[in-house]
Amino acid sequence: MTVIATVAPLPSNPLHRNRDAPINFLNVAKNLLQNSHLQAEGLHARLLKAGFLSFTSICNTLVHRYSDSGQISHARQVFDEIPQRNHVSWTSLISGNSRLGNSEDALETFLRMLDHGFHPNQFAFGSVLRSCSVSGYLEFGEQLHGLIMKMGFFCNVFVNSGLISTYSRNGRFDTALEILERMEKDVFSWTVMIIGFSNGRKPFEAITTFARMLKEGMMASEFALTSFFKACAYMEGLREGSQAHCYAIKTGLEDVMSVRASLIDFYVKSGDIHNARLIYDRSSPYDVVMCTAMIGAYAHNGNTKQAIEMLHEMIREFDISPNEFTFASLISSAAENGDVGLGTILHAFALKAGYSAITHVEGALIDMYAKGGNIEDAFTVFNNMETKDNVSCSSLLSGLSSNGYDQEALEFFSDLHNSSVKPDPFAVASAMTSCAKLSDQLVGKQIHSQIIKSGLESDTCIASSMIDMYAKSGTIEDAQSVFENLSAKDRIAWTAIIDGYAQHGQGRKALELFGEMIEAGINPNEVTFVSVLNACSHSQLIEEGIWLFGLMKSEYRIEPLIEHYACVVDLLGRAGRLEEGLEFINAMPMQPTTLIWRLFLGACRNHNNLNLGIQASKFLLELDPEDDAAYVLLANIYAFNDQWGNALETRNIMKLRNVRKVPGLSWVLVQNSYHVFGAGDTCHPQKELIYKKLYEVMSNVKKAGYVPVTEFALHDVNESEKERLLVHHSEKLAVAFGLIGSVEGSPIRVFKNLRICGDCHAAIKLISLVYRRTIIVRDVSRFHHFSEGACSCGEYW
DNA sequence: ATAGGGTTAG
Repeated sequence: MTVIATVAPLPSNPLHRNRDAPINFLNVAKNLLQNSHLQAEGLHARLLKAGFLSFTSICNTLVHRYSDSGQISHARQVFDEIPQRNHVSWTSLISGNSRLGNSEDALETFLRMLDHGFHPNQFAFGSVLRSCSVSGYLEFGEQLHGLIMKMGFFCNVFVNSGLISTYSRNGRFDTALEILERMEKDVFSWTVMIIGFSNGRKPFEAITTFARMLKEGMMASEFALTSFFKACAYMEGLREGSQAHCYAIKTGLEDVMSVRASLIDFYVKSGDIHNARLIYDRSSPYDVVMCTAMIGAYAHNGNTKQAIEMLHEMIREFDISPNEFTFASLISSAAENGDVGLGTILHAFALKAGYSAITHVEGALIDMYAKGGNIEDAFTVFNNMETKDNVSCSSLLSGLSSNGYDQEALEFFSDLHNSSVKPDPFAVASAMTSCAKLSDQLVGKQIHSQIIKSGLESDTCIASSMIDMYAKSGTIEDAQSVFENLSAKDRIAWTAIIDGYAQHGQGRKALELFGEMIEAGINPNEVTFVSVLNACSHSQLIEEGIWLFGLMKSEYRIEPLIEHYACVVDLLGRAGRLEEGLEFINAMPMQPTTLIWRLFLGACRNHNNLNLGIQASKFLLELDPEDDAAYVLLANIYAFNDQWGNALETRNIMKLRNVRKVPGLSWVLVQNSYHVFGAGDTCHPQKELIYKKLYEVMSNVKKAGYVPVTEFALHDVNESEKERLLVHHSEKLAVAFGLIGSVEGSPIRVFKNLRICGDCHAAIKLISLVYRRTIIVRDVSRFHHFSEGACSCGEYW
């Protein structure tokens, strides 16, 4: 509703041209507003001078102009001085705030408008919904939804699109889709849904929706296409993306720069850097966006060198300056390579160019420093951030974890709840991984309950981290139930559960699941094969393992990595096929690493092969003279063979080189806290009770047939002293305390930082029989489930 | 339009 008013012209009115013709001054003023090249301030001054600010519609347009140029406080001032505000005035201010990202002000203005008795129209709803969408005010959005239904806007395409955006951006895809299904659909509403799916990491749904849109005879816009390519990039959908590329060429949309930039991104992420480069080469003259897209392509394709070369070319030859996107890309590339040197240079460059305080750049810097092991500098960047966001927090979380500060990571995570940054799925998954690494099921369960409350159970990343946490902390049943409840099981979830069973020594079950995974059409990757091969080696499935090792290359075209060779060495080594293992090592297409020799040496120790053990330790110490396992295992082999002189000499060399043995420690979970023990430990406040229990236990198992395996007391002392040393091993102390502190019949969970000792293994089997308890010991390489006098490992470890 | 983070193994 436009107010048409004719007023007497002011004598000095510069707009006044013809006294005779009736002039619609308002239209003239509006024309001026729309076509003028004047800044908003200039216009404001002229309109004020000409006396036009008493007209509501003129003021409304001025509000619009001010907010368009980002001067929201001026817009607000004009709005405040409008003598007679109408609903357009309110809507202009709401949409201004919304477009400038002042979501809270937009919401607040909307509420004030209602208080003043104005009914929102489709534009007011559209604007305020956009704010709800981007700022996560889902609950407010739901209330608006109610109001919209009540006011009869449920058929309005514009308003419905806003609702779809609000719901899909905040994880409520089902509701968003329901609205779309019910409404009269136009290109815009389809596109909003596609964008929602694409940004919400639901690529399949995005692609299906796109196909449906075309089927209904709509033409895709450049916005629908860019989102489509984003979805294809995420799922490496080379086929779907290429088809849409043809569509883009046919419709001429390929000429649109935004489409090209997203095409480059899609081809790169699908592994086709060649096509990406072709599109780039046809895009001259270049701008910063195109160059950055291509730099990002190289940066995330492991080709940092080429990315840096392009940066030079862009600056020197095209005279284009990098922007914050360019820096973020390059710094994250340095992060992927753990190249703190390059990262630091880029940091300095970004600082000089004035981009180092941009949130994305800071996020990349934190990740770069943390991944490179420089957690202090990561913290410096983090602490200097003006506004810390989700990404910087989760970068820091995963950085703490990868540097071994898992306890600190969990404290940081818990502090987040009292801060303005709410943990998102990335942060939650990271924290869960810290729990997994610490085998801390107590904190893991607490976070699990938060996950249930926030409805994030079906997030595949979170679910995978939970499967891992439950498996690593000893309850494979819980891992299984998380896995079963997951509707969309991806490769990582399958791999996590397979690995869980592998660690628990249930190799057959792991292979069964591997078969189901293949049947479900999920392709294994190199990680899956590490887990599958581990499952074989822990469960004496030697021929199966060797067969799978071959299958990896022949069927799945995965070139075995050193990790896979290590699995086979372990497989043969555990089986005692040491000669064969050594042949296998010598036939490897790459140089054996410390990992390979350490595994082989461990096998020599287990199967008591002195000669091969000496050889293996020689190779291992050549590669790493500080490898404590090399000395300890060799000394143990000597000791086991009664070569006490050599054993002593090995230990002396170790001492001389200042290499320290990692002390063996065992933890036991008693009444919701972890209690730690070393060998012969007397630090526990209940030590008298614990030792009394320990001696009682040992005397009872002796009656049941336990004979101390004194070969495992690797010191040159007499038999009774050896027995005394064995009794005080940390895992026995932990089990004794577990028996005191837990409810009769409940399982006892022990964790050890080294491999379980053979004598303790024998003793705990009988403890499980005599005391009718399930005892679960997780050592450094796997789980042992003791029950009824037997262990799940079947003596095969 | 181009940008920063998370999940499985070792």
